[in-house]
Amino acid sequence: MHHKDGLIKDLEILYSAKPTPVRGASRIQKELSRRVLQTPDPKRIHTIAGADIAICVKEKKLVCGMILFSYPELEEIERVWTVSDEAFPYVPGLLGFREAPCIIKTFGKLRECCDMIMIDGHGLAHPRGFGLACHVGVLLDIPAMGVAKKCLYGTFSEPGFNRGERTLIRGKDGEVVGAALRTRDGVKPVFVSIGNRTDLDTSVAIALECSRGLRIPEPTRLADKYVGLLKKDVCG
DNA sequence: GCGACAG
DNA sequence: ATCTTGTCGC
Repeated sequence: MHHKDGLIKDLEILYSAKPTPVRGASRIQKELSRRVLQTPDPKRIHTIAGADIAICVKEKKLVCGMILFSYPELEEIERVWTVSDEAFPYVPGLLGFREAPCIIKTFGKLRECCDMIMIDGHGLAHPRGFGLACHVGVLLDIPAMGVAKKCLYGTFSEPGFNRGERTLIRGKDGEVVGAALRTRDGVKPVFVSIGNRTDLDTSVAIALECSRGLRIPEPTRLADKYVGLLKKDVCG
């Protein structure tokens, strides 16, 4: 229903239509990393969605919540959610295989598409250049960016004390893979990287614009709060 | 071989 | 991610 299932269909080949084995997943990531588009669309962004997931350990369920906001006002437009069976274990570096399917399913419930989706995790700042934000962005073929609370891959120097200051995160070959961004004076930085159809400067500007007083940008912060409530309702 | 390791 | 009370500070 959402204007592009082409890529997802192609990917069923890579996913083999069967549960993706942990080994083999890395190869798929390297393969798909080439599909990450690092150029933003010319038109301005008017809406942004934030997504997050909560886990029901005993029930083995993943609860995904997504909230769509106007941008830059950040007024809520709608919120949707879904519950999925846990189909892939948590393995550092393979988070996309665990969470992207749930986020994609939830995205399908939005009545309105979004100009950007902010993901709780990394995009290009990943060992194989294909973090969760890229996984979601590429499969849905929409603009996506990652905002993580901890660095997973690459090296960076501590950004300056003031809100807005940033430093680049560089990969093994010195390539820029993301940015460490101070969203509040003196508070730990967040790690921003490209998911798809955007560039680093744009992503950093959006992360900063969405960080109103708190360290975590509103889209993912509120989505996190949302799934926290959903979890209590859905599980024990 | 050793340490690191998003959510 | 999740398990959890109080507590330091603006």
